Amino acid sequence: MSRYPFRDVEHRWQQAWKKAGCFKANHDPDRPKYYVLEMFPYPSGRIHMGHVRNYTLGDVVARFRRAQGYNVLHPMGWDAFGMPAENAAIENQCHPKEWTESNIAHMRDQLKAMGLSYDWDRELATCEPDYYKHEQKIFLDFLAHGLAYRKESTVNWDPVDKTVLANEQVVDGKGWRSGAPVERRKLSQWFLRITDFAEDLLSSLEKLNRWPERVRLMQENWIGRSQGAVIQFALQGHSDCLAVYTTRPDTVFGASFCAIAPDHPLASILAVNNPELASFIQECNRLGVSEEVIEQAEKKGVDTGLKALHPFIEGQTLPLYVANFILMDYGTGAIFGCPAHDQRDLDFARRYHLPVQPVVSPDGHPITIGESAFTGEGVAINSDFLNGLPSSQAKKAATDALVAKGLGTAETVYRLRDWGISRQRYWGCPIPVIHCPDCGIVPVPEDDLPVTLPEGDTGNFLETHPNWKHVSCPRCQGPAHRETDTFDTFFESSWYFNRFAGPCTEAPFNPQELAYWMPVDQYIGGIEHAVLHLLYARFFQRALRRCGYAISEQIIEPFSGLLTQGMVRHRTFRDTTGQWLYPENIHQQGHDWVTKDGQPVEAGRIEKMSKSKRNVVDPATILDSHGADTARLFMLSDSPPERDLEWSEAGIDGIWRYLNRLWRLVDQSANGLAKTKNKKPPLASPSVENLDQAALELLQATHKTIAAVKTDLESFRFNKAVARIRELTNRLEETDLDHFKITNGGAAVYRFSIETTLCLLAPMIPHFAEEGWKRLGYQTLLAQTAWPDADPNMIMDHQVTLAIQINGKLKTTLTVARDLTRPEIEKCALALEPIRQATDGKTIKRIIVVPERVVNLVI
RNA sequence: GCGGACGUGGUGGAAUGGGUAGACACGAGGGACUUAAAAUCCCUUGCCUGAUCAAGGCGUGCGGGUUCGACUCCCGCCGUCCGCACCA
Repeated sequence: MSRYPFRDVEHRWQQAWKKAGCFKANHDPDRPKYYVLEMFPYPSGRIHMGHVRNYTLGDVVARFRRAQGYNVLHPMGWDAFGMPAENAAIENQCHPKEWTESNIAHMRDQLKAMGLSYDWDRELATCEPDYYKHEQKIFLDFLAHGLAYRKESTVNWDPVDKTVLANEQVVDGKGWRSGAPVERRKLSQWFLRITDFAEDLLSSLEKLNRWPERVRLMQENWIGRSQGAVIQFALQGHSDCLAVYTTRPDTVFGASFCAIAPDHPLASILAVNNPELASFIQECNRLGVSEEVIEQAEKKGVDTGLKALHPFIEGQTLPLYVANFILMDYGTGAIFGCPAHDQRDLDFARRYHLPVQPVVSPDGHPITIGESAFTGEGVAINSDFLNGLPSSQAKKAATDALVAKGLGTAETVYRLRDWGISRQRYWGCPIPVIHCPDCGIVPVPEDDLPVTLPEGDTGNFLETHPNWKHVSCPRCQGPAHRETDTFDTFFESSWYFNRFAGPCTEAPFNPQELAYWMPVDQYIGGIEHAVLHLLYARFFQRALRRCGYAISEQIIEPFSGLLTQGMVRHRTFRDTTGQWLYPENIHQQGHDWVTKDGQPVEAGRIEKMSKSKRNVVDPATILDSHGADTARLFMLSDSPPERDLEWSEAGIDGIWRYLNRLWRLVDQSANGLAKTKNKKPPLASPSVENLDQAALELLQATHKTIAAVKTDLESFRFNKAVARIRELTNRLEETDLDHFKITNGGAAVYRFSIETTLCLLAPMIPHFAEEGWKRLGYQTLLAQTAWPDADPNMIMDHQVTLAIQINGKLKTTLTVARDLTRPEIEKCALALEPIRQATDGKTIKRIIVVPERVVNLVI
């Protein structure tokens, strides 16, 4: 029995596509463009299943759109800076560059073996000076436009990776890569002013209607806009006012204290003469920011002795505390406490015996506050001129009154903070500035770019390199030193998609190419970048535009469509001693799992593939044993792309069996049809004249499949597309080719159907489809063949099957002509035997006829 | 705590402008071929009653509701997952 010889086939077609230049993207203003991009990989050394899934999804889109006639750009590159290279370099006594480049070479071969339709001429690696010199220029432009700045601040310090992390990179108080609890440190760091664009980044989200709702929501929450007021509280015996931010100015009459953050400037001033306060502040700084610490920490504070004056109540003073639950970097780092309507304030007030005065009531009647605050909206009470106003109006009235008295302003505040981009690493893009003892911070002159990384043995930090940092100041020529921090690697990935549009030596990107290719029509990658990469990239477009780069309004959003794929998971296994086992030597025996040598295995949960639990399968194994197309089709078959997918050996076997069945079908068809003449060009639908019923039905089924697969692929429902094609395959297998050959037009219909099957599968299993295409006798490449059109007349059924229900319960079905009139349908339905029995002796109260769907008899 | 998503056979999943639930697969069971295995092919497969007939009943997390008709819409629970989290 012949088997699909993937080893021979796959390599041969990869060469043929390359020779024919099938996937080369050329600027052509006369054709509609389609830019499909998958998030480029970090070159860790080998591709993993997540890559296989990601790039298969992208490749199906690219090949499908190409067949539909779009001018497709589908590039690939390498996000090549990062820490693993530094560690590997130390381990292997080599330069990170060597390690990275050899990884790229290996992974490039692996991707090519998958038959992915990339335009490899556009490949780039972010660690090449040719790439990073442009981002050094971009940084200098940001600096010149005030979008990059340096400031001393408390930062998130990852003690394992020994570097600073952005807020986005701290997950549950731990570093996103190392998982180590983050510490707080004061350091002088470079920041990008992403907060300048907070409003635009937020409001533009609603235009991204081809993004998953959930990603937009995550970004919305991350930006975290809130509207409120800043109130200036006068301080007794002090010339300065205390600025306090609140979203509830309507509760100002319930204020019973004020509190500031331990790192508020006023706190350190007051601490000078207050030892108790000084030690409290010290204690606060010692505490980490991890989740546990925050949850367990009690609301504590120290009374500074200072009194704030209530803005509206003459003579009322509020004690000023320094409190551990006030955050310096949100709002103004100071609050007024309204215990009746804020749980934290209430906890604090109970502890320090402060008054609790309700000023909002759900219904306007007096309320009392016990252990929980009333945080909802309602009607203002005990609030002088606000009394009786609903909360929303009270907010406005209070704010207006504050403005009138010169004691406050309406303010919008964002949770988003500026992006800290300094990293204390070696294998990254050097930040192009020079520190001069006399001139201060001096940008590296553009002519001196790129600032390249040193060669040779380096250790892990530019800081400790023997001589790299010593330079003369570009301004005064005196001795100076280079900035030894490098960019956060998210810097590189914030603009690479622009460069793919048209490589360009003089500038980061080519304006004409950018205008043609951008935005990315479909971006595909993991959900883990929902607020990291995807937010930074949106910010970059805006910042680049402000610096005068050719980013038009049309491409200010870099990714117009986004698909976030789910993870690849696998069952976990342990032996009897609890050791994790690799799945490669384990198989199922009935309901049990055993190793190859018969040892019992405990099967655990199905989890995300991870090295620590050993539930990983190396794609290389599958490519070798079953071929690229088997792996590709498996990735598409069962689960919708945005959901998690379980990798299973049984599933792979199932796909492999299907491919071989299809292989035999194509083979038999090719042989069987060899003697019949095909007068039509490929994929031209045969004439319906004089066809027998079987041929007509096959033709109709084929057209229906064409239509359904188009819809499914356009909406990324690949699993459904596969199911539809398998239905057609099943039908073809049941079809008697010998009979079709001798009937009028039968051979042409059969040929059309089998050709169509291959064509529809080509985006998913391109090598297989191409080989089948050749066996059917074509000299042309399927990769260059246009997508077939479904004939609308062929999709319309002349007969329809109606559900016949009694009181909404299905009793039987009825097949009638589509255009049968209602009275005739009713007559037919009532004449049906099961219906006559069920309605015998009963009154039919009502008959509901829904054309082409259902007849419901109410009795 | 706040925000969001989701709950369908043994499993992955189909079907939502309300209209034949379980497409397509995986797994399982039975059979054919074979000395045997692999491969391949055929049959069965939501649950229950019934005899593997005829036929009937029950079924989309649970409880209500709207409707001729609800996996789909509304209300209230329960559960799972994800994001954010002392954000004033």
